[in-house]
Amino acid sequence: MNTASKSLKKPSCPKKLIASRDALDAIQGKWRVPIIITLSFGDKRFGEIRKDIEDISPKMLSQELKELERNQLISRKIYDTMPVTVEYSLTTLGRSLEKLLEELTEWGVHFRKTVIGKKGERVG
Amino acid sequence: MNTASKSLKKPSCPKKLIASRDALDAIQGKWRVPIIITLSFGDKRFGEIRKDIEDISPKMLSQELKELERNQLISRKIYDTMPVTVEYSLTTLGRSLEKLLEELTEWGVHFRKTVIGKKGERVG
DNA sequence: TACTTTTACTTTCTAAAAGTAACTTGTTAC
DNA sequence: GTAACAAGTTACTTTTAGAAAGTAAAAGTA
Repeated sequence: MNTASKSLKKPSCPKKLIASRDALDAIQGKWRVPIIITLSFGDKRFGEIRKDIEDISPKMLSQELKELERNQLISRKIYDTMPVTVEYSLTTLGRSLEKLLEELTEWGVHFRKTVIGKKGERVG
Repeated sequence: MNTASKSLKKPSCPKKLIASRDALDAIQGKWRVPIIITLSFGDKRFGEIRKDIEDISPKMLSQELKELERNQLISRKIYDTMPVTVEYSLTTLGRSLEKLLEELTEWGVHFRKTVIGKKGERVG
């Protein structure tokens, strides 16, 4: 055993890892963050969210809305109109993500400037 | 057409949606954030990261490290020791995620307190 | 010489998740 | 009775993730 290479332990902070995993479990995937962002601009109906997030399928939207509701990030209200209207809105917990999402989008802009924009691929 | 329901457009801010998608493309999935967090505590070798993130398989770790390197979030250094040593470290771009990850873990703690901790399931 | 250990992966195979296209339900308009 | 609209659901296919085992190179051990 090489003493020099193993004498200093590098801590990994399991608490941080657990917290990040908890957060990721809630907002992970391709669609949840976009859904939360569109809802941050106002309550929306199923069809309106579909129009905002152009490439989401009704199956995925339905599935992700259910999961977000289960985790208490959004709430669902049914109006007895003809045809029926269903409106989704952010809960207090959902709105508590706004600062994080602000950071995320800011970093996304930075990332596009420094990495995505500088290679031939992925400019889309 | 119902004039009342459609007179006020709810903006969706496509710029924000694109930026969030760019960011998510880079850090999305179950493993990338944990990898970046462990590396924020110091440069680490393949085996060390495996020990920190207990349930990651070598295949997924290898795959995600490659993707993180491709997106310039981490860098990889090979040392000509016996047996070979490979060390991974965060780049400047990778370190620029720290504020975002701080927000993420803080929110994760809040989420566990208010949601995960209050139901029988998912206490793990 | 042959076997074992270590580090850093890769390969193969199976299971889970995501995506696609068409279908359902209830009601009103034509 | 046919079409349209809102909000989904169902069946099927493809993609991605995960588990188990294998590989490579070099040094150490018997």
